[in-house]
Amino acid sequence: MSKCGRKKYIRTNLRQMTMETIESHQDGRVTDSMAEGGSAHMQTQTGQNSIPTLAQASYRRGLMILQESWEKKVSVAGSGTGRGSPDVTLVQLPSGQTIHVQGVIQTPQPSVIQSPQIQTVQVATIAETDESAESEGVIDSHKRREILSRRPSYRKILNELSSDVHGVVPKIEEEKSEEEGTPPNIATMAVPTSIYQTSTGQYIAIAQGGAIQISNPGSDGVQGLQALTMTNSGAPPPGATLVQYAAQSADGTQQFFVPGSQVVVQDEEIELAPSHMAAATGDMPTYQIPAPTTGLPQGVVMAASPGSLHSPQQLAEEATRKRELRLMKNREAAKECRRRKKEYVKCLESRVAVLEVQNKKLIEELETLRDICSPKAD
DNA sequence: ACGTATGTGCGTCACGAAAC
DNA sequence: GTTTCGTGACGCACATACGT
Repeated sequence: MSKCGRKKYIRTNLRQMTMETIESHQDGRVTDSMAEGGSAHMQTQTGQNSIPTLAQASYRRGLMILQESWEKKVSVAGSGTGRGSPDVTLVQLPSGQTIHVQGVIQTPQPSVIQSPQIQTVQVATIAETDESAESEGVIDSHKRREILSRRPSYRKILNELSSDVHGVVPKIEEEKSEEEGTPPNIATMAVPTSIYQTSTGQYIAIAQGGAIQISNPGSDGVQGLQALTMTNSGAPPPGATLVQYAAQSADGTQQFFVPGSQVVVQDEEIELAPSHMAAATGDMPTYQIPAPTTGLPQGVVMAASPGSLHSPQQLAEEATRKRELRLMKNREAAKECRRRKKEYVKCLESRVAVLEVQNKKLIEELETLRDICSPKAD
């Protein structure tokens, strides 16, 4: 089967498979790769599709549905509570792990039996749907994910190390950077004035205002000093940082766009790093500064001059520029898409936990009613 | 210590849907 | 009809767990 045909074949099955995999995992754990369906494992797994409406929709639509239902549930729960602190229920996951679930007792018509009260359950882990509970919800969610993970992730360890050693270093936030309204750029890094030495011996100083000075010890002071000023005005493509490159030896100021994920600042050195290296360091905004002798790195696009583009070479450059722009946008879109997907999976996990609690309570109530209505004659 | 299996995240391509 | 956006799929690199 050709690649294209195979792709189509897989595509037709995968929307269902995604949800099926989430359903069929017996230990209640949903890994990203499974939900992502990014490998051949997906094609071999089978399961019953018990959430057909969600399975047919894209996960984004599913997330909206989930969030709507959650918001309804949360609002009902919130409006009906005039009494003391709500119950906290321990939800037992199929894997044996437990999470804390806040139960809001809602008894407009109390059950005839006393013990199991009908509850509308509010899960603290749904941080996405309740802003007021966001902080503790995020913590709970993270804790739960820690427990559910079979082994600590590389990024998590890095986060813990960063927070333990020096609280100044910003944590690598997996998903929160955008939600909290701080665009990932260098200005958000709490580095007052940092001096780095590159692998080529250059010194790079980052001032508080985001200005970068590059000095080349090999050359004399005047020629080696270059200034980079970074701004994030709306003019460049979204997610890109406009870098003004004012080399004093040059006769003018050049501008180029730097995609947010392409520039690497490391503690020890600033080096040319391929894109996957930047990826390995996490989602932290990173800056990649090429050595002066090298060309522009992949992803850095020279701003097109306002002049005409007629020669074949200029046309080719324009095509390349367009392609780079498209790739950059798609890169950012893919990141955002994955972030949403993770959010969606978290939401599903929480919903499963809550539904299990509800199911258990209903079963208990049913048993109790049975006992009351048909007492054994022994 | 080494090789292998598995999990995870990323960039890119392809393609359908929505926007223009 | 064209462009833009969102997302599934793929391949890759890296980290970690596990068996030898």
